[in-house]
Amino acid sequence: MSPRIGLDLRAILQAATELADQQGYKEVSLASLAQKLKVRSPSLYNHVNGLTGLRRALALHGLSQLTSDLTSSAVGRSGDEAIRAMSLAYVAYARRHPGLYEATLQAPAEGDAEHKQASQVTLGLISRVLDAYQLSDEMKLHAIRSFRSLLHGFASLEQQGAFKLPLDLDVTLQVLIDTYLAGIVRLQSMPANTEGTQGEVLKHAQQPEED
Amino acid sequence: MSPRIGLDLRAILQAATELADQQGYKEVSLASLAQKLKVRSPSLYNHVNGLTGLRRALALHGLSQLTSDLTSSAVGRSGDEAIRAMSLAYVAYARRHPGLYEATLQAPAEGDAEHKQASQVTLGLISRVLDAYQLSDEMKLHAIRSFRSLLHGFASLEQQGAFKLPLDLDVTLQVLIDTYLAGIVRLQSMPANTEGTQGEVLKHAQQPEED
DNA sequence: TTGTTAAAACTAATGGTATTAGTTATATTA
DNA sequence: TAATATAACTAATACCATTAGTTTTAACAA
Repeated sequence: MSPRIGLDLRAILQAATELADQQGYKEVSLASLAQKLKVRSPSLYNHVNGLTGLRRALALHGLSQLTSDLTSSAVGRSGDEAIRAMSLAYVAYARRHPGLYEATLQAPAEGDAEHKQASQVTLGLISRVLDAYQLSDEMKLHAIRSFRSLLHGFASLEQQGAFKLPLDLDVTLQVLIDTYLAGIVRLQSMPANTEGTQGEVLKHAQQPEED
Repeated sequence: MSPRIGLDLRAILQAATELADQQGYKEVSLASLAQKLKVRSPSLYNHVNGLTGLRRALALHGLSQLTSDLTSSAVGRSGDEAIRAMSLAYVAYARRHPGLYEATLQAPAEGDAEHKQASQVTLGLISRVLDAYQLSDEMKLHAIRSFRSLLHGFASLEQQGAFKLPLDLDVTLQVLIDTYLAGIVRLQSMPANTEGTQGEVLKHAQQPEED
């Protein structure tokens, strides 16, 4: 019940990943991918739902790898040490897989539960690491958002070549993380916002989404 | 010596800006722009150097507006107050002009001095505001990079709709900035890195680029 | 007023892209 | 060995950017 077995999703994903990481995410088209695979572009539709589906597949693949790297970096560590390790792992991944990292930034389509789920595995990971700091629920969420902003901002600007002077970027990252860690301690003394509108929000969230 | 005066760069830029901010940056094409202007797309080539030139024009326009907003927010303030005001202005601009903000992220083409110059006006602004903190040259550069990472990361994730829970984003931004400000103070006690390789770099930079 | 001219806007054509419909070919299974 | 499901194909359509070459028109000179 199966004709030629030249292609499968695995081979497609590998070729697309190479294309993205070597030529840039924007260079990934069905045409360029088909050429690389020595196949006509309509053939790809048997394995992937068009360009949109290919990009989604790349995003899922990248998220899976990134989550795996982050998890590995955090196991056996806690507190500051875990935060540091995860930060380095995050930036290292973006450097090693620039195209795939860019793919992971694509927001999930409305109603794409699997993609949303994949995005949120990372959030859960960060959340658990932050448990060590005993923050109020609200402050913890701010801390998570801040951590993501930091990492994404740094990785993204670095990838765009926005930092041009030959001053060690790893040192900048260290400074950034140290600053963040020093700031988290400050948050511990801050109570939840009790002014009403936002306070109860976290408990009553409709879906199990994290943020 | 001039034929029809229906179009000029100003009108094109305004239409493209509306398109970018309302429909999204990715929706800006010569075709969609021409349609909006009730003109055939080849006509645009009389005013703009193709799609690439249009995107460059949008980037310059956005950078100019953003710089203007940041400058206004910083005048009459210094230190923490200036940093806070600039942060709010930055995020407010990204919210008000999502498409144009995305356009400003496009890295300048190699050899495009005007575009590079426009990018670096912002850096100079941040640099002057940070003068108040008396950091070593090296630490100041790390502080600038960190500040940009924070702001860009937050604005970018917010724009992508990455923060879904209904917890006030402005509060998150406050936390983020407060954390940063607390961290800068720590940097004041840190000397320049004297281990050799990076120390002298800033003085010997070939070009007057900032970073 | 009228003719010249420079440049804006046009039409036509080319080549690249994604996508759909319908056909061919082949590996598996009965 | 024959039937079948499906991968990969060809052909066609539509949209995009871009270039070449033509038409039109506003401004200036006579």
